[in-house]
Amino acid sequence: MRRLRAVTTRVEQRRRTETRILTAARQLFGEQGFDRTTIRAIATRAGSDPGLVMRYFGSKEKLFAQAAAIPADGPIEGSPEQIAEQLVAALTEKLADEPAAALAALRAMFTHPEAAEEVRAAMTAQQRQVAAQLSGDDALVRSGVIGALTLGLVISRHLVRLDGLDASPEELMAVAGPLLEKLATG
Amino acid sequence: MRRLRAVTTRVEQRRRTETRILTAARQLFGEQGFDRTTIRAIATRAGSDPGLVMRYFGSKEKLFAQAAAIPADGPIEGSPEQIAEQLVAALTEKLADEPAAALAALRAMFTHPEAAEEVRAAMTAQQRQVAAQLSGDDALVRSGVIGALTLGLVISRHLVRLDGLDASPEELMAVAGPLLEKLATG
DNA sequence: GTCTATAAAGTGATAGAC
DNA sequence: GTCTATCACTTTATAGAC
Repeated sequence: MRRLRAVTTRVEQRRRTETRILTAARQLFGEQGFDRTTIRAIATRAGSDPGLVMRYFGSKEKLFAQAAAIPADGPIEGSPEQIAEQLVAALTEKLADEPAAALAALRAMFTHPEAAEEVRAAMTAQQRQVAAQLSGDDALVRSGVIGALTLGLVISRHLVRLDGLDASPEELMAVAGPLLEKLATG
Repeated sequence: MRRLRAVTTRVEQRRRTETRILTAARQLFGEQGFDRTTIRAIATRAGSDPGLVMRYFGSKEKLFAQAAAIPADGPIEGSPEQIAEQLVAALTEKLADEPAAALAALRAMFTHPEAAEEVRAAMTAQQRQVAAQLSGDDALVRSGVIGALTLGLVISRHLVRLDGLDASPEELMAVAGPLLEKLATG
């Protein structure tokens, strides 16, 4: 009985430490990118130590891969009007929240090849879905511009903190929404 | 006479070496960002050596500041229609060329605070000009979205090489141009 | 004037003490 | 199981040889 309790506690304890490390890693990778984030700094912020970080995650690369895994967007389909609606909903969410894992990948992608691949894969997947349902021979270009606009807005708001983009998601979407509709419906 | 010739040659030689170093630095900073670009690599690409690079430019920071200085855009003014026209012209140029200095600053801005300031200053300057000439109480937001769209397109094309953005500048602007007009004219 | 050799600092990773 | 001490390496920057 006592023994069983002690085991679960130990497992639970380890799980929590791993989570703390992962959270700290996401924050730091998101703030400073891959190269400037040190194992030492992650350990300190997680209230742990460098050796443990290495033991749990194997290497800085593997830790980054777990911390910066981008959650896949839901499927996008339907008429151009429905597509536009879904794009608006997805973008609104990205502007309102600060998806830590995605931000880490986004900041790192400009200097870290694997992060670039991660982001490109996520964007390409969505883009293909959109392009397939749009009509017109410029469907690919239009879906590309949709991706660029989305990327530009998310980066400008969360990473660059550009002037004028600190408005509420509603105010931003009141301006950006019609653009997405125009792009989707041609 | 001989002496004079020798002097100019030496000065000229130094100027050329400096230019070669600066060009190599721009390329490498643009390809890999600030941290992953080493003085050694710059010297090698420039056909020179690390000691000389340091001697000429003082430090890696100072070299970067010179290599990644963003040329200011021309003034933007007039009616909303004229603004839109100028924005389209400026963006067309940014998509057609690969402005090495600006790309270096753009790639580095996500990990290097001073590069971030450089880009932010350039973008804010243009944005203020645009916002001042637009009407409506959402002028600031609209000028912000103009900036985000511009940033997104340039980054997606030159840095991320996103699917669908490898089209000709004309094809891209056929899609993106109307968006800028919509944003400028309300 | 140009380049070689080295110093000083900081990194990821590892081995082994508790 | 957790953490301390250290290794091996790479970087910028400098000092001095040619």
